[in-house]
Formats: sequence, C-alpha cells, structure tokens
Amino acid sequence: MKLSLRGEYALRALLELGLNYGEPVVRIQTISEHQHIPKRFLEQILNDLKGAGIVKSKRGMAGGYKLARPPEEISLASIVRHIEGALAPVSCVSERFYQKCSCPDESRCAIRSVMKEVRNAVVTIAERVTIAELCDRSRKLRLQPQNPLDFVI
Amino acid sequence: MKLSLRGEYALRALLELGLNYGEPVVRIQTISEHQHIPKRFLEQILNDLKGAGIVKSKRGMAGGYKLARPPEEISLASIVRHIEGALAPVSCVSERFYQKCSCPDESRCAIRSVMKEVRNAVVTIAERVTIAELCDRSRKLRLQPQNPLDFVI
DNA sequence: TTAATCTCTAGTATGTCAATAGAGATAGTT
DNA sequence: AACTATCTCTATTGACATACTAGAGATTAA
Repeated sequence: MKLSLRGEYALRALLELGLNYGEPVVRIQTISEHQHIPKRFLEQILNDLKGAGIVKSKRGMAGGYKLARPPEEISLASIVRHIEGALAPVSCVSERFYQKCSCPDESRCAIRSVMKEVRNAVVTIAERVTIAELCDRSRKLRLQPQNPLDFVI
Repeated sequence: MKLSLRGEYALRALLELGLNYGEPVVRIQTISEHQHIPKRFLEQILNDLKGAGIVKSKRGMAGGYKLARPPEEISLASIVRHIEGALAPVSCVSERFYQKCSCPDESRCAIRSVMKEVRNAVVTIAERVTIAELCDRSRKLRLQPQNPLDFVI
C-alpha cells in the first residue's frame, strides 16, 4: 500500500465526515479549510467517493457531504482500494487486482511468497480499521498532551 | 511498500545472483533470459545496484555481476529502499524518507497512527527477509509439486 | 586484435499526479 | 421568480515518473 496525496486527502475528508456523523451534511469548503486540502481537488475526490457509494451528497444552498453508511461499516481497505487500487505491493499477489507478472514460474516464486506475507499484513490492518476506529483514535489523541519532541528545535 | 517493475526486476536479478553465490559472476544476458527482463533495462538496474554497494561487477570478456556481500547480509528492506524509496505508505511515518504532510496536527493525527502500524508491519518483514532467505524459499519451492489450480482453465 | 562483456549518457513514448478552470445543475431563501 | 451558495461534470495543464531503447565507449580474456 502506498498512498498518493489524493488518497491521503480522501482519508482526511472521510475522517472529518465521520466525526460529524449525525449532522445533516458537511460542506466541501469546511473540510477544505480544516484539512488544508485544495477545494477544487477535494470536490473531485468527494464526487469520486460518491460514485463508490462511500459518501452521499446534497446539492444546493444547504448542500454538502455525509457518509453513506455508518462509520463502523466503512473500512480503510475499501477506501484505499477504490482510490489507489491494490493494497498488495505487487499485483501478482493481489486478490482483487490480480495481474500476471513476467516471472518464469509464479507458483514457485520466492519473491511472491514474501510479497504475500506483506500483503496479508497490510490487508489485516486495513480491513480491521474503520472510519469509526479512526474517529475513536482521533478523539483520544485530541485529549493527549502534545508530543514534547515537537517543541525541540 | 509498492514495487514498480524496476523494483521487481531488481529483486528477481538479485535472487538469481544469490542462487549463484560462489560463482565468479553471472552475465546480464543470462539473467535477462532466465527472468524475462529486457536486457538494456536490466543493465541500468544492475549498474544502479552497484552504485548502492549491493552488487559488484567485472567487465570484459568473462565479465558479469555478483553480490557484493554474503546473501545473509542483504535485506529486502535495503534493496527496496534504494530502488523505490520509503517502505512506509505515507512519508510522514517514514523513518528515513520523512516528509511533513499537510494535516493540521501531525502529532495527533489518527490516520498517521494507523499508517505507523502498517509501516511497522511491512518493515518487520522486509528487514527480516534477506537474499539468503529468498534463496532458501526458492530451493524449497522448486521441490514442491505445482499448484493444481494452475492447471484449471 | 578480437569479441564479448559492462558503462555511461541521452532520448522517448506513455502515463500518472495534482491540481486548475469553466460551465452547468440543484435547491433553499427571499 | 430571482438569487446565490452549493454540488457536478468535463476538460486541460504542467511537472514528473515509468519503462524502456539507442549509441558510443571502456575493459579484459582469449
């Protein structure tokens, strides 16, 4: 798994929508400001997530975005898979984005066997963590003191 | 971690050099044929790995490449870091390729905390697995019967 | 001297990334 | 009905990366 800025922005926006779950909608403008994401770019991303059925939108004056499902039901894996594609480090070990590679014998490829381990490790985490979990963590982190290292010059 | 073709080729070539550790050298031509890697492209990659001190070369008639160090001392992590850069899914959780991200408060970012877990999982595997380990696996896999699923149409 | 190798630099076609831009559709408010 | 703040859709752009390809040169065993 490797996130592009697009993917990072998507996660940050969805976390914000998660923290506001229950509200009618959140405006793009608001997310853009809170998260320092270019507004026009964020429009595209949210529209894309809508196509994936992850968020819903409301148009017009009191418009905005909200999660299409409860935060507990949206996994990190499903988000990243939609934005970035495979979670696996190479496509020959991906379940949903499988592509044959050029190695002489895939079924006996030692590299592939290691890559499978990497894939499994990543998928395990990404499937388990949901938007709800992110919100929990976010609320807990907010209460904690700032890391003292951050004040060192 | 996400491998480009370049990275995949590098690993396949190094595995081949590992399996021939002890031989004087292996020719690019040979690796290129065994592994189905475009020869001119492979030249670049091996030359690059030489710059990183991972392989050594010999020029001229009986020339070719060999590992610069014993296979046990070359980790997958060091190879991938040289070819692809960070193992981490986002650069704000990378140890060696750290870059600040645009989120409002990095030290309390919930996404970052999950990404750290992903990074640690990947790094643990990539640091532990060496070329020697790849060679072991390769030899073992060679003895095993082919996966029956591979014969299904 | 020859020929098979590695070396180095450069070029190129294609695609991806991270935006930016403009015009349009929608729906509350007045 | 007009206004206006929102989302929607398509297109474009510049920079960069990827995956090669090409040519000329250096090295060395035979």
